Amino acid sequence: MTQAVRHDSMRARNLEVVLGAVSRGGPLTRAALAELTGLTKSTVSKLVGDLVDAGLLAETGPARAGERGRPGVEVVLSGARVASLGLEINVDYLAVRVLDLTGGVRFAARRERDNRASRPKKVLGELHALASEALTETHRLGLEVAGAVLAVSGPVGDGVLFSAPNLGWQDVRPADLLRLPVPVELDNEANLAALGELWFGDGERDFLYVSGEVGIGAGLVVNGSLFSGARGLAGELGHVVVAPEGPACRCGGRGCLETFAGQEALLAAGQAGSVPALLAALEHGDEPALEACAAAGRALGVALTSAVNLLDLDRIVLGGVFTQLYPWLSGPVSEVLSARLGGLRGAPPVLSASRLGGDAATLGAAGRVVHRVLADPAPFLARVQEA
Amino acid sequence: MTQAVRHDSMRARNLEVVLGAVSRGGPLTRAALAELTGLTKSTVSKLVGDLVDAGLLAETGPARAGERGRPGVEVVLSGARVASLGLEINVDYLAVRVLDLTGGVRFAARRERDNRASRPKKVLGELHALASEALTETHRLGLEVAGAVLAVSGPVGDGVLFSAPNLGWQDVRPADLLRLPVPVELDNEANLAALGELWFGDGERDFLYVSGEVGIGAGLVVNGSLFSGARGLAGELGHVVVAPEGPACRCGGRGCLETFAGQEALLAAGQAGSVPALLAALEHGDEPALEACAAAGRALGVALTSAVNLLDLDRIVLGGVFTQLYPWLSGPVSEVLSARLGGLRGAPPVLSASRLGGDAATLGAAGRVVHRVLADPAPFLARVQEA
DNA sequence: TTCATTTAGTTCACGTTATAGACTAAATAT
DNA sequence: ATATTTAGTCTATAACGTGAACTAAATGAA
Repeated sequence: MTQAVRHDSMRARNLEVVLGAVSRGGPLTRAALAELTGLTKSTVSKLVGDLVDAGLLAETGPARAGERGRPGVEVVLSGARVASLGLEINVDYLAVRVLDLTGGVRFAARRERDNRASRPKKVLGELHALASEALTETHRLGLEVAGAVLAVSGPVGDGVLFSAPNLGWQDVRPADLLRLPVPVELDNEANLAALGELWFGDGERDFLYVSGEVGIGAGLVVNGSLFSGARGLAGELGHVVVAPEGPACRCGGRGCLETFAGQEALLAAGQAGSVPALLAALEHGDEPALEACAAAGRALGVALTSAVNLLDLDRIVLGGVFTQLYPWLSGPVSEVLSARLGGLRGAPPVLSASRLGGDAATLGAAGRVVHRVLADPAPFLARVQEA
Repeated sequence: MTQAVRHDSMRARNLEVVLGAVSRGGPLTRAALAELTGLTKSTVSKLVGDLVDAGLLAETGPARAGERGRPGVEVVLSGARVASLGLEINVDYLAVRVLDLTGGVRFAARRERDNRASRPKKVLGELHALASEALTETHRLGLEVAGAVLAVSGPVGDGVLFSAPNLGWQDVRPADLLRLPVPVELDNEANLAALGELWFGDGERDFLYVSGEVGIGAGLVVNGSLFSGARGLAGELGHVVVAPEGPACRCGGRGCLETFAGQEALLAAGQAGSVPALLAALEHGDEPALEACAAAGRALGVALTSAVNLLDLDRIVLGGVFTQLYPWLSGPVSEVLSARLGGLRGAPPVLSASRLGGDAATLGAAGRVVHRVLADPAPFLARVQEA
């Protein structure tokens, strides 16, 4: 239900509006903010004052416009108070990243490690060490950690990782094993990487991010926000049917995209033992590797055709392993999309490789906390009340 | 951007909250509303008073609870002031429906007509006549028409019907040809029927409504609101790929669902000249008709498997022609869904036939206007200011 | 140099809205 | 009859944004 508005929530909302405008619109003077938000100069002055006092906004020097009249003082987001922690468990590395409110990276670390070989407790112990380092450093910088988000590859719900095809895990509660002094939220890697591309990529507000790993996931961003379905399990692109009579899939079905373009299928068809080996073979021009990628690309094109028709996509970003394979995948994928979508729809969707590569997930994870603070800064003004 | 809140918009929002609570929660006393919304009794009293004055709420008799204490006076939505107009152009009929704010039907009419044979101008002229009747009747009842929505089968954007496979139309602006004294909005039949099921069906808040006509569309409802994609073209279930090397489709692709379960394919395979003929053959137990339905059902099952994986569906409603074919379709569809989704996901989605049948679209269309009034009742209080 | 002009930002009396609690109203229980 | 309980109204008050007056700080013209 829509919530009732009271005086305090009116204020909270207007703080959010001002902070959001600064966050999107770069440095802005109070006068510009008043114009932008429709609030009066006096109201904006009060709100900005509180946000500056709280350490969420900072005044930069006077804006030298060279024009007539008193120059305004511009304010920007301040990275001096709040920080957020992004965590990721991937097949072959662990990663942490600390962002401040401006989106600036304050700490980042990555530990290469074959996590396939380890049980959850072991891996999360390792991640705990890495995260503790990050928290120590954040504390040293005088920053307050507003929260943490952990990215894992696989379907997630209510703090539980139901299954992780990459790792062979099932029904794990990572936050419980991680035991960090800040609350840790869990989300799907594809969803978080999609948010990473949204907030730190090239500014597009509508796209499908495809994460190619052992499984194939996807995160859909529509009008600047994530679509996750009724129970948060949307985006299982890997089990979209590509050929109804195709190979059996671990999901119980047949001919799912994963059986053609999942990492296992790809390596088997390409006669390579690992992704680096496959890449080397591709660079070298080996026929089986090239044909494996072409076939995977065509299958991906078919699955994406279905996705475009269902979801109305005009932009698709390939991430995960697909980012590295992009030069060999993009041709077949585009051909299939153009052939199948050219008719009724206008142009086929624009295809591109992820610009953030392996950083997308931790950026999205930490970014989610930053955006939560931006969306509700009121709790951080509490100390003003006390003074 | 999120809008700034001022005193008037705070009031507008709280009016919406109260009205929404009554609309969902049946008859409610002021005291119950205060509890429900978190507002104080005095605030609720003022808001309810204004809404009653505006003719949007009405007091029913005192609530006889038989319990201690003064019985509260219950208020309900009032159907005495605002009405909305829902319009539909289908292949073989035109329909109009007038709803009041309570969702009660105040007028309904349907004109059987083979619209395939006619040009847009002719059909919309006919619809104009029908709509005028509806408006006259509405006026006679002393109701104010808050708006009209027209349902058409096919992709729609910005007031333009891009193509209508049912009718053979292309790039039509129905509102311009319709020339009604109220603004007419245009939307996709599948989307509006989905909203009809949401508001007038069995109260589920998450489902996919599948509309089987000449083309096959779908409307996705997530958490009580419609998902329409970046440009409003989501839900083209008919062009989800079922067999990559299947028959050529009018969209330029191959093996789309439409080539297996669209009306043309269905009638051809079933050796029937029309849907009634096909139904008769099915009732009679004719082999080609039964097999045609089974094959269409299996194809639909495959397409829905992809949809479930992408959209995280737990409930699917079959509408349009599929409602009538449901007894013969549901078996094959369910079997395919169970076989393909049993593994990773828990239970397969629940399948059902539309309960509203052909009324879903006009109900959704008119309901959309009703819900717009409920979501922003402030404009209807204007006369209170003037008094 | 001086002063009008222009734009930025602050201050303060005021209006709108929700709040809290006293008060009235209308029922049941004793 | 009277206490008790719950519903709804009334009134003084507080929170917040508004608008106009005011101060501040720049440019430009005389």
